[in-house]
Amino acid sequence: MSLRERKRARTRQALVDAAAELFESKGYDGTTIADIAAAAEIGTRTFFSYFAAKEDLLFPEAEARLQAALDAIADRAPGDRPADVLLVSLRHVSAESDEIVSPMAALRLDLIRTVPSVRGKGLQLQQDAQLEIARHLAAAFPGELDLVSAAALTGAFVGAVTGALLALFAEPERREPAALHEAMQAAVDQALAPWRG
Amino acid sequence: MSLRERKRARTRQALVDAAAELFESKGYDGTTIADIAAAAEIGTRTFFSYFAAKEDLLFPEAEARLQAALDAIADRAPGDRPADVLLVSLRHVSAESDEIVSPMAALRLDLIRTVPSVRGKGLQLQQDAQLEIARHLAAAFPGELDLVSAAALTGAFVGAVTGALLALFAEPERREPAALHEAMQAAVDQALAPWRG
DNA sequence: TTGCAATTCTGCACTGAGTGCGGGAACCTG
DNA sequence: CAGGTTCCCGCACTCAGTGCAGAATTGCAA
Repeated sequence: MSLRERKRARTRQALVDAAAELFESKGYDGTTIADIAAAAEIGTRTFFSYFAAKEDLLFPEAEARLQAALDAIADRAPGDRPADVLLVSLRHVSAESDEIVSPMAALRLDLIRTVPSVRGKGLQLQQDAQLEIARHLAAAFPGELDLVSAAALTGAFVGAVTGALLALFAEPERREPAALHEAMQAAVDQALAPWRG
Repeated sequence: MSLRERKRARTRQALVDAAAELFESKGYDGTTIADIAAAAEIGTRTFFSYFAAKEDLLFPEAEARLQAALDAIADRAPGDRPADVLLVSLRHVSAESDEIVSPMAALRLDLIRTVPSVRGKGLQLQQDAQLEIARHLAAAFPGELDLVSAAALTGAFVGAVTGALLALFAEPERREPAALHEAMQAAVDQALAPWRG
């Protein structure tokens, strides 16, 4: 890893950290890109060579999360059904995101609920990831799943989990990790029931 | 309906029509709000008292679509299960949008695929509608469905359909409008097949 | 018809996101 | 340390969107 690459990675991280801090203290809309760039000690113009837009600061590890899901598909057990593979995949992704308790995690959840552009970005990343997962799932079960079926299954799965969480967070009550886990389990059962017969 | 309301509705429609035409000819990004306002013969500033943002021009009947879904829930048959109600509800929505072959319909589909901000807006509207549908579904089956379960079920349905369509459009095949419509219908049927037993 | 109040329209000035360009600085290779 | 390559960053710009205040329009009553 060359000096260039190391510096670049460090600057990128500095931007994410600075943004987290500023968003926390001044709010998302109250923080300008100029603020963030200044805090990370780079020029405002240079910011855009690290992130294409302000919202992207909130999803710095999106690719890694997707890759974790794809790896879980690749490492499936011989007898697994498509739905089982998705279950394991989801477990991997959520483990990934729980492990790294970045300052961003809680903040991101909050901003997704309150800032439209952040929510939109998150949903787009989710949908892109879904399609990619569906592609790999279809490839993993040739002859059994075509791309459209795989995408429908993946969409149902992700849609159920997302819907459950959405409803959970719409009510200002019961937001403890226990209720969260329970809701996800119930959502997954709900989503996969038709596929199990 | 007062003169004020009539004029306002006419201006709103003029904005939608002007936007459709301009987006078609100059592209979405190539069209400024000033262009659209000028074409509809209002001041640029006034545009924002009709639509909060440029993307909203593409979804002028979002509320009506949601209402159609909610009506379908209200008009359910006595013996229907929640999944049956959702099936009918989604059919109503797609019927609604097929009937009115507005110039916007095809254009919107295209822009959703190509313009990120439009896609983000569409996904947000979809998610908001999902939650509202889940609320009514839960209310229609008290004691049987709580809000979180209803949201999971709704999310699974919508996710399956959206995923299937996403996969369909991911393949860059050129299709005639008739063939395209048929393919979409097939994909939706395929996505919902597991719930029909 | 006229006068007045309530809306609505709209120009102006402004902030902030994001882009194209070009010169200069930092890095890498030999 | 000289060369080319890559990256940084200031400048000028476009456009979306907002706040404000005055002008225009409409609704209503006398």
